[in-house]
Amino acid sequence: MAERFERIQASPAYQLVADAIEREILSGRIQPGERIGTEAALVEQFGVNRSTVREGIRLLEQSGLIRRDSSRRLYASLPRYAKLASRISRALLLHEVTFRELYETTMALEVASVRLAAERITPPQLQAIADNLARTEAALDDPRILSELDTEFHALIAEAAGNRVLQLAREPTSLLIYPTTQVIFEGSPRGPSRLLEAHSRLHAALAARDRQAAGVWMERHVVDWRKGFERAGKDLDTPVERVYMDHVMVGGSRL
Amino acid sequence: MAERFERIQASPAYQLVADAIEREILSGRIQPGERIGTEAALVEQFGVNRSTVREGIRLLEQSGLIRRDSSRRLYASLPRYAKLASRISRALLLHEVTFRELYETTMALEVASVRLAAERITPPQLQAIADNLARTEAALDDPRILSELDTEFHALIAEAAGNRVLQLAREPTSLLIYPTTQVIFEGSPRGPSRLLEAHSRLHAALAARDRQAAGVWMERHVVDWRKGFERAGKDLDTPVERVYMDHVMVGGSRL
DNA sequence: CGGCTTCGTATTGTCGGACAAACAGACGGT
DNA sequence: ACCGTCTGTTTGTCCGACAATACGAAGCCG
Repeated sequence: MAERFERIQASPAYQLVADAIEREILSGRIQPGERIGTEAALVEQFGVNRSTVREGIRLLEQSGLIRRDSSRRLYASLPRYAKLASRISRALLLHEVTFRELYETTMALEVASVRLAAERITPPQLQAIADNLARTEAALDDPRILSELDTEFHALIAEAAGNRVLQLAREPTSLLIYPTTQVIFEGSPRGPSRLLEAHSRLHAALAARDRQAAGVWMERHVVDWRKGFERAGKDLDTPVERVYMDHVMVGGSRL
Repeated sequence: MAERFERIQASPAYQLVADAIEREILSGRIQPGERIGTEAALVEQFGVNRSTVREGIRLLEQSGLIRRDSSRRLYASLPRYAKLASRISRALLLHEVTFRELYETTMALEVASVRLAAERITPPQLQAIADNLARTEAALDDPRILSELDTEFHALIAEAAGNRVLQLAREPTSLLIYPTTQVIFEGSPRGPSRLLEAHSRLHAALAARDRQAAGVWMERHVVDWRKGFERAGKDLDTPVERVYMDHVMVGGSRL
């Protein structure tokens, strides 16, 4: 039988409420920062019960388009990158992506980031990276701190690249892959010093605005991660494990 | 004044309900596909009112962790890539990212994708790309169809790369950037044939499993997009316009 | 005996109303 | 100008109710 009718979808009222409000925001008729009407007002506008309005609001609340300030009042809002990235990380985790997939993606994104950063980095950003480097040098014997500094280092570079799309694209992968350095370093005496050297070289390349060198060193650095990962007895083709995912947030607090 | 106390956050009950369920899913205690208890059961377990439970469920529903099948019953679910990508696109749109940011990111991700695809593409995937190519050739005078085929072409390559992380990373950017080809081609007589040539070359490189050639041609292809964009009188540093965003979905239907 | 229909029950979607807590803004006192 | 108080508003939570729909079991017919 031919497809005579297109599929009819009877969405519940709360969904329609959410869609209507979302449309207002996406189309720009409600500016970010502007207040959404009170529940009572929405009840009147939509002609539905307050419970229904509230359920619709909950749908949007999670998507980041709506935010509550201290007073619990609702404002239209720009979705926060950190929240989005965390959400994507969780999705990748649930889909059981492999470390190989993370590795390949990280390679592409980090190299692209550092090459752009070499062109655009500002003195304060360079200074921030130097600070990170100093702290890294002081924490060579603490894998936990080292792993956090490593994450920060790459985030700083991404920021210096001056590209928010690239920044958002790399963040979820970064959240999943960098925590593993902690485990890698716990059984690798030479690992920390190799990390420090790579970071130093990257900093130098950035300071010299040497796009080419920055890219090459980043590539080596990421390859080094893979080698360390394999040396730690892990297989690239195993799915990301939940164990590492301390930092994946749920409702503002750690999982 | 020093930060003496850490910020105290009193989350509403519906938020706690949502967090609790989310934790169950993320930790694996509830498997994807498994049913979430009925509202009545959750009311009993959490000791809160049904309205509260429902609001909590709405929070999760939007995040894709929970899905309703035809019967409206709730199942734990893996977040859909398409939905996530669409959501990210919308966020980028609201943040008014520039075409330059999209361009740079696309360059990195598409080149990486095609290089991997050259190694891993399977005969059926190659065939799908050949089909796309044939349809492209038949639609050279219709910018609208051409733009859709272009989007599909690159999605096929990303799929052939066999990397879900990379695939998800490029999807949001792709959703924003490829629709512009329609506008570009409307004033560019030679554009469509250039697109076809690039796609043909890419297909040939993939068929030959030539990683290097595939990367080079993709790079040229993306640069070509930029040139066309500028030739159409547009500035790379302008924010993405909502006008192009027909395909950004809200609640299952187009915006 | 198997397939189909029918009917009762379970579950969700929506509604109405109610109340406590927290907040914003106005008011008045010092 | 600063401080505390008061009041109306807004949100969070609860209770109860009912219609629509889906599911599952019982019954019917071939």
